[in-house]
Amino acid sequence: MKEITSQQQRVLDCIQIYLKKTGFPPTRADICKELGFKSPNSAETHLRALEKKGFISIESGASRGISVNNQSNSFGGDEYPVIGLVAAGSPTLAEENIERTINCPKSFFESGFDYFLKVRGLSMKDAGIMEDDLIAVKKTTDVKNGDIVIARLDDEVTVKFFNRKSSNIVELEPANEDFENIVINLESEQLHIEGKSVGLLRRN
Amino acid sequence: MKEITSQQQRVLDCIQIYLKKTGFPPTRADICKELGFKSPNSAETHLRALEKKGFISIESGASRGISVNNQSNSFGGDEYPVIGLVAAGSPTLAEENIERTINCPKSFFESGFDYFLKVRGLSMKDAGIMEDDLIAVKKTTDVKNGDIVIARLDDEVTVKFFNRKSSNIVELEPANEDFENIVINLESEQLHIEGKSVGLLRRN
DNA sequence: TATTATACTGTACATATATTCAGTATTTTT
DNA sequence: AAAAATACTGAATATATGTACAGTATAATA
Repeated sequence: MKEITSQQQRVLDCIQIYLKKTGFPPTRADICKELGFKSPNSAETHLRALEKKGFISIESGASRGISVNNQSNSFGGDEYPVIGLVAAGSPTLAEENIERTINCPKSFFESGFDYFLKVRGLSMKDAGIMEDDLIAVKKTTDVKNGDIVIARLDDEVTVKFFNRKSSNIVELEPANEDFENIVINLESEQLHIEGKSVGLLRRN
Repeated sequence: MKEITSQQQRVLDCIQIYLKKTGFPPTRADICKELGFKSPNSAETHLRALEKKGFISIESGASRGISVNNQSNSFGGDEYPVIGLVAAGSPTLAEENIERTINCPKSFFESGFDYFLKVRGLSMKDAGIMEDDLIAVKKTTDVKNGDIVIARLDDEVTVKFFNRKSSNIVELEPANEDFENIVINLESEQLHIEGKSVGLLRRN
C-alpha cells in the first residue's frame, strides 16, 4: 500500500462518507459535487490513482462500481460516541464531551444502546468494571433493582448498582468494599437516571 | 414492517450477498442474472414491493441506488467465532467448539484478533474478567510479562497473567487471591501459548 | 533535463441502467 | 365475485454514468 496524497485522501473520505450516508458508492459526478471539482475526469484520475495504490477496487463498466479495500473497515455499523465520565456535569452528547467514536453494529449489545461511557475510578471493580472500561449505556429511566445504572446526583455522575428500598428511598451501591452506599431520599434529593449499562467493552 | 414473501426474501438476500461480495448494490439486471429472471421488470416490481414494505430504500434515478434498511445489519464486518473455554482440550476453531459468531469490524480491538473466548470461573476477577465474559483473543506466541495469555498445559486451557521468571521458568498468575500461581518448568513441562487477550466484551 | 505523477477543466459519446408500458397468470384479500 | 397483490415475460426509451480524448499547469523523481 503506497502513500496516499492529501487530495486522494479527500476523495477516499468522500467515498466512505457517501457510502455511509446512502448505502451505495458515489458516481464521478457525485464526487465532483462533494469536493467542488468541475470535471468528472478529476474524480476519474483520482479514482484510478487510488486503485493503483490499492485503496479501492473499480469494477470496469459498472456504474458506482467502487469498493473500498479496507480490512479495518469502519463502515457497515454506526458510530457511537465515547463520553468521558467527568466528575461534574451530565454525560451529554454535546460535542465537547465526545472523546471519539466507535463503530459497531446497532445490535451489538442485545437491547441496543446509545453511547459508550468511559469509566473513572474503581468503585465497581467487583462487578468487573475497571478504570477506562467503556460501558455501553442505553438511555432509559426504566431500571430494576440490581441494574447497573448511570445516575446523576446534582452534577455528579456515577455508575452504581440500583436498589429501590421503598417508594422514596433509593440506594446506589458500589461494587467495592472501599466505597460506601449512597442513600437517596427522593423527597429531599434529586436523582436523575441517565440510563443503564447493557454491556462493556475493554481494549487492552 | 409488513410481511415479506419468500420471493421477496430471495431478492433481499440477493441484494445483501451482492453487497457483501462487491461492495455496491446490484442493478435490476444483476438481480435477474442471480435469480434467473428473464425481465428486468421482475426485479423492479420486487424492489418496489420491498420498498413499500420498508425493507429497502430506492434512490430514484440513481443507478444501483438501493440501500437496505436493516438496523441489525450483520454486514460490513466479519463473523468472529465464540469459543467456550472447556476444561479440557485446546480452544480450536473446530466447528463443534463454536458456540456462535459475533459480527464486528476486524479492527474492533486495536491490534486485531482472531476469536472470542467465553470465560469460565473467576480466577481473573481482579483483572475485571468475570464469568461468561468474552475475551478477544489474538493468536500469537509473542507475549510479554504482564500480558493476559490463553495458555494450555497438557489439555487444560486457562487464562492467566504471563510472567517469565527465568529462561525456563514461567509463572501463570491468576487475579484472585483464592487461586494460586502456576509455576511451570519448561524443561519438564509443556506450555502452549494459544494467544493473548487484546480486549473484552461483556453483554448484560 | 527529461520524465513521471499529481491535479485539474472541458467536451463528447457509447453503454449501463432505471423505468415505463403492454401483456399473462395465479393467489390473496375484500 | 371483484379488486388488489404477487409473479412473471418482453420491448422500448430517456438518462445516468463510465470513460476516452484534448488540453494546461505544477511538483516530484530519475
